[in-house]
Amino acid sequence: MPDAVTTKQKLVDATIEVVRRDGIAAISARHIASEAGVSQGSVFYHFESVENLLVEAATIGARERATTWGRRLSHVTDLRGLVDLAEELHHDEAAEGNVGVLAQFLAGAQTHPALAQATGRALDEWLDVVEPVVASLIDGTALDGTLEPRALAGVISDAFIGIELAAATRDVAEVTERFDLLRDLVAVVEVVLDLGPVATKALRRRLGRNAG
Amino acid sequence: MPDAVTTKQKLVDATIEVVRRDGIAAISARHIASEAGVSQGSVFYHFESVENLLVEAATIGARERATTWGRRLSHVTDLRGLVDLAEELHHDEAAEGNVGVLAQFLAGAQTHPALAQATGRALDEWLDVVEPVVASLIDGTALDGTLEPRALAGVISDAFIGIELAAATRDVAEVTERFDLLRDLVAVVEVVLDLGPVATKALRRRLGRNAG
DNA sequence: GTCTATAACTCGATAGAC
DNA sequence: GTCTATCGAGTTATAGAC
Repeated sequence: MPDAVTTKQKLVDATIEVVRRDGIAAISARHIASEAGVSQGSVFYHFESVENLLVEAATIGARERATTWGRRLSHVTDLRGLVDLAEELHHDEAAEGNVGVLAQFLAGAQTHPALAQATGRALDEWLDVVEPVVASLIDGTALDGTLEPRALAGVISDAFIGIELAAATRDVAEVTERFDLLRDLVAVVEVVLDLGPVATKALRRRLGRNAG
Repeated sequence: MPDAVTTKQKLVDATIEVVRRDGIAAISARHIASEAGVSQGSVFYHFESVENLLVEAATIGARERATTWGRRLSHVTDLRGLVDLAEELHHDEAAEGNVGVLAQFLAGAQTHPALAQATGRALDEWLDVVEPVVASLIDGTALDGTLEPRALAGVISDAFIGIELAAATRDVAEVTERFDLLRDLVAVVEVVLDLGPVATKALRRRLGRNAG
């Protein structure tokens, strides 16, 4: 079945759309089926339960976004550019409601083990995209070998998620203020990146462990 | 009515407990009333709607936590101590499920304006506690006057929220890895804090704006 | 594989007894 | 102020026609 959008695919797409528009609490087989333009019973034929469909949608939706964002991420060449891209993503994705989708899935993950597993795998795929970019940004600098790239990518991603979720409770000026401060913080870190050999040695002594 | 826990109070407490244990999607007048040991009709007598009760619970619950954490926060004397306390809070609150409660409210805030407003006010009260601590940590250092304390407190709080929410999808080792990296990052920033006058001037030039 | 129909249940909110 | 009883709507999941 190469062509024609299958009912199964329609249901996955509709699930993401309903979560985006109405939140995870509004999820029901009827809502999803109505959005997809198919029968309510087809949810249970294809996925056995609403929960399974939700897990499937979380996995596929996150993968699509990691692919889209990954293309733009690969063009980032410095820390400042990373914050700029984060702010762009904030504006684009907030407008489309995608940030809310992740928030909904994370909320579901707090009390729903299967969804937690799926969301965790989705975040890992996102980290696979962020990690090489972060690694390239500290490569050859004073921080090279002192910070684990994957853990650093994890902290950066988590921080972005936190800012995005809390943004739903704030006005535009406050969110702009957050990104402005991140740019200031990046400037502080860049001072360290440009450190000379003597100061670099002092930094690595301070970190007190494997300096590569 | 000074003594005796009122039905209204019981309902607020029970709401937080149900959100904690079962998530915001599981909230219903019946569940809450059952948890509180009162009738389902009393929800509507006291709050008119489940939504209003949820907003009230979000406000009060956050205030209680800001008070508790604020006491411990005031004893923090350096950035490293701030990360250590964050990790302590992670362990204590994760065990009690309080982190999940905030996640649930933030998720509800994405699609529920009234809850967004209440959650935003709750986060502001938390910032009132964090801001003076952050301000005291950069006071007199090279960063003094370069970073807005409230915005910095906001970014730190948001980052913590992001790490906490995502923690629900990760194993213990990965979460520990996040806090370890934060400690490394703090060490990097501390290098800048101890910068001499010449380097401080270069930093302020780089930030390119109001240096106090 | 997709549909309609339906069983068994829970929901918010109200009415009215006490 | 708190209770029980109830209505109408929405929910998951299944049964069975096509």
